[in-house]
Amino acid sequence: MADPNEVYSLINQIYLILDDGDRRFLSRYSLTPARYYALVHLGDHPGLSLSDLSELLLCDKSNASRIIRGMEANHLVYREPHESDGRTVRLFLTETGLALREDVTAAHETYNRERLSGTAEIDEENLPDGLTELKNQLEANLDREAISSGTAY
Amino acid sequence: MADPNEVYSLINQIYLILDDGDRRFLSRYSLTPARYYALVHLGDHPGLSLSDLSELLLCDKSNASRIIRGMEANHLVYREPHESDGRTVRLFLTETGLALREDVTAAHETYNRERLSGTAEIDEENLPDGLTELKNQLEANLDREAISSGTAY
DNA sequence: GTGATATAGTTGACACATCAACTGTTGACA
DNA sequence: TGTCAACAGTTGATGTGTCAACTATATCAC
Repeated sequence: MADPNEVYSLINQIYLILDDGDRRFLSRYSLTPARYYALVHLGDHPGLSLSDLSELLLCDKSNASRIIRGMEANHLVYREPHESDGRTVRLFLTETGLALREDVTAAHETYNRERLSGTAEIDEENLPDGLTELKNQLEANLDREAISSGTAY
Repeated sequence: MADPNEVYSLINQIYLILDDGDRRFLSRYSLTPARYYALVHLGDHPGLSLSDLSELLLCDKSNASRIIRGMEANHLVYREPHESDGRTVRLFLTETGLALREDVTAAHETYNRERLSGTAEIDEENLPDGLTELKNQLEANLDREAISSGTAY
C-alpha cells in the first residue's frame, strides 16, 4: 500500500520541473506560461469573455483581467464590446497573436515530446491512466465539498 | 502509444487542484503553501542557511529571503549569524514555529490521505512508480542540459 | 416598471515567483 | 599579501496569483 504523501510530493516536484522548463522555453518567444495558455485558449475560442477565459485558465477573473492587459500592451490581444451584453467583452487574437500562436504551440508540443517521451510508463499508458483516475477522484471530492459546504441550509 | 502532452496536461491540472486545496487547508493555520514548506524544512534541518533552504524549496534565494522575512514577522522563525562564515545566516524555528509545525504537518498528512487514498492506481503502486520514473527522466534531462549549455568550452 | 439579486469586469492589498544588479565576505593563488 | 573569483544575502522591477470590495449592467419577481 503506497503512501499518498509520496504521490503528493512527486506531483509537486514534477510540476515545478515542468514549469521551470516551460518558463525557459517560452521566454524565447517573450511569453510567460500564463500568457502562453491565454494565447492557446483564445486561439481555440475567439470572442471568449474574460470570465470564461479565467475558467479555462483555472484562475481568478481578476488575474485573467491583468494577464490580458499585458497581452494587449504587447499587441497580441484586442477586445471588442459584446453585441448584446453591455457587461462582457469579447477577446480576440491580433494578427501578431495568431502568428505567434501557430509557431509556439507547435514548438511546445515538440518540446513536450522531447521531455516526456521514452519512458515505459508513459508509452504503455500506465501513467496517463493513473493520472486520469487521480484527477477524477480529486474532482469528485471537490464536488462533494461544494455540496456539503456550499449553499448549506 | 500515449500522447506526452496528455501527461503534461494532467500533471498541470492535478497540481492546481492540490495547490488550491492546500491553500484552503493551510489558511486555517494562517499559513501559505510556501511558508508551510519552509516550516517543514526548517524543522527537519535546524540551522539551515537561506541558500540551502531555497534549494529545498526549489525556488530562487531572493524568494526564500522574502518568505523568511514574513515568517520572522509572524514570530515563526529567527536567524542567528553563522559561527565562522560572516556571509551566511542560520535559521531556526521559534517555540511557536515548532509547535505549529507539529500540529500542521500531522493534519496535512491526514488531509493528503483523505484526498489521495482509495484509488486502485495509488494503492497498487502503479502511480508512484510511474511518477518516480517520470521524475527521474526529467532530472536526467536537466543534468544533460546543464552539461551541454553550462560551462561549455 | 421597480426593486432585489446575480453577473462581468476592475481595482487594491498582499503574497509569491522570477531575473538582474548590488554589497559584503570568503578563499584561492600568483 | 594583494587581487580576484565565487558565494550569501538583499533589493528593485516585473509578472502571477489570491481574496475582498467596488461599479455597472442584466435579469428575475412582483
